[in-house]
Amino acid sequence: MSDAPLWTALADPHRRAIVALLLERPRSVGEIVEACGLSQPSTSKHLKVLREAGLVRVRQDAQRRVYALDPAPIATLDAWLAPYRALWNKSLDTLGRRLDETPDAPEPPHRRTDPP
Amino acid sequence: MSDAPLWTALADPHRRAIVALLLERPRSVGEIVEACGLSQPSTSKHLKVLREAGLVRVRQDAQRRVYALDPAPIATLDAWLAPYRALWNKSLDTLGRRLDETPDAPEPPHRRTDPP
DNA sequence: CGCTTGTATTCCTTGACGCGCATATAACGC
DNA sequence: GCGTTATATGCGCGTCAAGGAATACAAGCG
Repeated sequence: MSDAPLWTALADPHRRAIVALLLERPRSVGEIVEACGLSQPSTSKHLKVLREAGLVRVRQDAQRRVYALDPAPIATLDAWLAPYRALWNKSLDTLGRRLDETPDAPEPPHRRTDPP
Repeated sequence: MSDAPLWTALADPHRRAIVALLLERPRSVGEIVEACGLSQPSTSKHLKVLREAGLVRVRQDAQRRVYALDPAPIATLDAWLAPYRALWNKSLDTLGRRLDETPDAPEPPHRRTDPP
């Protein structure tokens, strides 16, 4: 499973906050420092973890480094989540549909787990 | 943000393996021990973390305790992922524009101001 | 050239986490 | 009741990651 750094990167709430910040728009390190209330070295270290996990990309603009989200790992997470979505569909069948249709694998039909 | 235990629970690869096992079918602790190769106390502790994160629920069957996935946190994860999925779709749409023109930071050569 | 701004990295300490061991608790069969 | 099976918990130890202070590196500006 090569997405281990992805999970460990998202395990930290500060890093999830950074990712949520970058979801709105790309930001420089200074903006992230001010928005998250962390120290600058801590922020840089968290950004390094996010960078090595492939979650963010950096663009150099003069002295500043502007970080932006990389959408690719989102697809990885979504792929991991896909099998569980089937379970959740089965459970919430009475609530109707949800707003997401991924034309992906053919829907595994009503598979009853026969208890041993 | 009450889904912090959810992320920390899924941060561990052993716990993700347990969750993947329970995706196939509910299993007792002994089955999980044998399948994951972990010791029984470690497995019980991981199951406790998963239980407190709401990821699994336990059904008592004689002396055995059969663990099964709870589909609710999957919906939580999916809800967290939803905004990023929008970004992912958007980036597929505007592929080849200004986002793509910077592959990465081209490694600048170790250049010093070297007066002759 | 210094100087200032912006960011990354290193050292160190502390706290949390995981594992193995032993033990406690609970339910079944006799 | 007793013993056995099945699971949970407490303890000690090693490891790893996060945070802070100081510092190093890089880029613009005077």
